[in-house]
Amino acid sequence: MTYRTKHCGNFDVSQIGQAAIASGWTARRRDHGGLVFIDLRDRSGVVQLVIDPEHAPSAHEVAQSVRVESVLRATGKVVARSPETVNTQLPTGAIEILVDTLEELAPSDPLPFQLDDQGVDEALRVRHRALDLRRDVMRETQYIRTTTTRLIRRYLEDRDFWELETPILTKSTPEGARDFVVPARLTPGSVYALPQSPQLFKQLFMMAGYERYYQIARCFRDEAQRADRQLEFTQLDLEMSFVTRDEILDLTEGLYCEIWQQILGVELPRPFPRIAHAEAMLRFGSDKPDLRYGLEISDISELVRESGFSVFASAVKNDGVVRALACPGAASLSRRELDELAEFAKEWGGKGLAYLLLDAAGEIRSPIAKFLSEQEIAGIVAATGASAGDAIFLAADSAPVVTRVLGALRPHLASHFGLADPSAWSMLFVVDFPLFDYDEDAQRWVAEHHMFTAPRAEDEDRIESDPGSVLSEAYDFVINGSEIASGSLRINRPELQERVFRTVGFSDEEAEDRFGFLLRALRYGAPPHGGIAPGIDRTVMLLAGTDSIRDVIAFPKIAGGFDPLTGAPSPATPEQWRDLGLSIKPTSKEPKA
RNA sequence: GGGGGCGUAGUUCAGCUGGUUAGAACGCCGGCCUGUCACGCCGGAGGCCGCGGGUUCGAGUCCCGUCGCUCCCGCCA
Repeated sequence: MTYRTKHCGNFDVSQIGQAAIASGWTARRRDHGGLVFIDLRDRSGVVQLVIDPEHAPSAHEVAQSVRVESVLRATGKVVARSPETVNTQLPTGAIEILVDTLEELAPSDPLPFQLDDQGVDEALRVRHRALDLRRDVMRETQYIRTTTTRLIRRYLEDRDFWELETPILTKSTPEGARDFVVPARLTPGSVYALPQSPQLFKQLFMMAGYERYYQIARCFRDEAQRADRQLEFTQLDLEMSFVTRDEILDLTEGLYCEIWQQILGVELPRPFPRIAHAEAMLRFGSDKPDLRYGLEISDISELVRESGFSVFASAVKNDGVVRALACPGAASLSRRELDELAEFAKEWGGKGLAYLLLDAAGEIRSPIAKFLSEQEIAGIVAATGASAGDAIFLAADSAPVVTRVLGALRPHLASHFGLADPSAWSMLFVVDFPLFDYDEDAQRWVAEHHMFTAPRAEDEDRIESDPGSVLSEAYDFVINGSEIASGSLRINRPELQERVFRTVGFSDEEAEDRFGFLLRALRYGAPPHGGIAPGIDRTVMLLAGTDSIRDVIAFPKIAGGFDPLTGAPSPATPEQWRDLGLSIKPTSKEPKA
């Protein structure tokens, strides 16, 4: 007994006349009363079974009653289809299997949803995920996923990386995302934390002298989910010793070129652009700009310093800025659409959004034109590179507000006007991030990337005197306006690490308590090292062309961190509460009065 | 934590300014059909209109609350 001589999608004209055995799922059944056709599917594809009542009466009996998605085993032989019945849409469409025997290995109940239905509720899809994953698009996505991780392993193994593991039960970290915690039964009242990333462990591997480490690592963050964020997600975590920033970026670039070439057949132009953080913020209002379209921001503060338009002039006088971007074709926007854009700007913290429309003749139409001199208008048009039919949008405020408003406006306009070429790829590295960021709420400095990131050597002496001016050895990898990876060179000397801890407000005692294990390791000779961690889920999203992370994760959570498949999370049993030494039993959700 | 959208048959949706018995497509069940490939044709079953309250002579439709899904802001070093 054997289940198959070939997988369904692999039958072809070379086997015509040969005996065939195929097993798989009933994708479709077409019953003509006499002949019955069954499209039999496995992960390789589909092949048509023909069941002829005169040729195989007992198989025909079975075929008449099988429901879609039932599992079948068919024996017979491969036959050529007559020319008029060849299906050119199907890879196996030149042949079919003339069935001798047909066995229903496992019948299927009527389905909760059709596999070709579009837009089925996600809770229902996840609840029946084994069915949902049978859909072609889901199988193709998971195949992209396994191909991606295979290419990653091959690429890194070829470069002498070691794939090593790090703990899942680890220590809670004081900054960053909220930790998932696991009560420690053997130490009542204490918790393990699930790792937000293997960051410190991979640094310890470097201090151990292992030189090159990687891991396809699961990471956990107990924060709100988004279209591109899950409670648990997967990163390619890698770290290298005696390495420079550009060596890490080159390695990353090479890996992504390989993945894009192998999976999409796309040759990405190298090198990927490397843009300083400050420049990215100025030109694109974002630390993850999408370069598939222009809409570049220009600073026109000096042009309007003495302007008759007081909104602009006073913004500049108050140490603010005026910046503008030109949007091709936007002169056709209606008054109402322009008002909506002003509303959009307000949602992002702006006071409004001024505009100049250049009609087809190149004449300016704008409610603010009468306040501006011809020279100012000409200067603005020149600075933004606007031409006939374009609209120029201008924002005046403090630099952070203007950056935020125009940074949000840019992708908004690109999306509205379809400016991004759907077949184009924008890969770039943003480098020279600030080391610290001032947290207004907490009234203290916090690490922009994380506390283990090295400052640039030339900025090191300003850590205490002027933290805000210190640039770091951190970098991001950005594809199509989406942050795909973050990384940095790390601190490798304990006294420097202690200075950074002090700057973000840790006493030496706190630092020792939280990160004593790191400082301990640093004291015995840590090599210069650094790494990067690309998100696997987001990478597969781009490769598969989906906007939802749930489409690339086989078993995702939905709203509220709920898993409709297993019903997790589920209430702890009384025995579990007792084992944990917890006397108070919290309820998962208080009914509101 | 906050805001927007959605919630009607197994599924995806329609149902207008409140008004008889809530519809369509696909699926399901029964029948017919020997070259289909989204097979076709005929017939049928299937609904707490998410849930609770309110307004009204009358609510799928309007109001309030609530629950669920989804997108966004906060958050995510």
